[in-house]
Amino acid sequence: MATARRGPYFCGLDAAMDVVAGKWKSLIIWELHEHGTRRFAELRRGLPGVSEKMLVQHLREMEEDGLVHREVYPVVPPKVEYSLTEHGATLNTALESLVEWGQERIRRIGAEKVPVDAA
Amino acid sequence: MATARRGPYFCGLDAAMDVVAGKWKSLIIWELHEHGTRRFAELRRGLPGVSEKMLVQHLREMEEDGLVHREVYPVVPPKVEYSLTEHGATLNTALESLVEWGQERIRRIGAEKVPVDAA
DNA sequence: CGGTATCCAATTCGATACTG
DNA sequence: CAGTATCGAATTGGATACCG
Repeated sequence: MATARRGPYFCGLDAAMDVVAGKWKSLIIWELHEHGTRRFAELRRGLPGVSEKMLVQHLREMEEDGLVHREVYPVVPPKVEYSLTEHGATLNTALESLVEWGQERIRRIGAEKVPVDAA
Repeated sequence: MATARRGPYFCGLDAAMDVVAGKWKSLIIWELHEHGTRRFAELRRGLPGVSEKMLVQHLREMEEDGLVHREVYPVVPPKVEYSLTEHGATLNTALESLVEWGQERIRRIGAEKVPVDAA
């Protein structure tokens, strides 16, 4: 499972892109930032179309990259909560201007927005 | 050649990521911003390891996305110059905080930097 | 509920050879 | 110089079934 390279990098942008590359990672950051904390099934519902495999895989990589914290509650039925670490939160901040740029671009090219379920 | 989706998107970040996804795109933006204008062979030298195929493909997509301008000079031998459009320049601006985040992350995880040829 | 495991499809990337 | 064309390898993503 060699998704993230983790270096060597050409420049800062290269390193940052490495960590957010992956079909759903940017959306996961968005979800966790919006909601603070999210259970596995909640994330799944918030990301319409994601498969369990991809969601787990991305979450594991982001955990390994120090962006996401995974809290396991030893109860039955199982309960696991995901949240952004401090480092993940700084990434979210660094992404803000890019989010705005993307919103402007959506207007510019007239792309539709996929409706996201409110949880 | 279906690299860019161009919508529909979940959010601004999704749309922005769509446009910079691709192994070399972020580096191309970086190069063009640093140097203002770049010929094909110069870009190739500035991106050690890129194949001609990928470089052309990424440049064409970025042109189609309105990020890159391609100026062809009808001379022999052929001369083509690439540069950022205004829209591309706004993207570069939006990426600045992400670049800084990435630089900090490189320090944090102690990844080496690939040496880039000075042209 | 929160995952694994497995298999398969789609996409992306790279190497090489060739062209106006 | 600035590309095309082609092929195959590698990576990524998706569907389904099953488990503690």
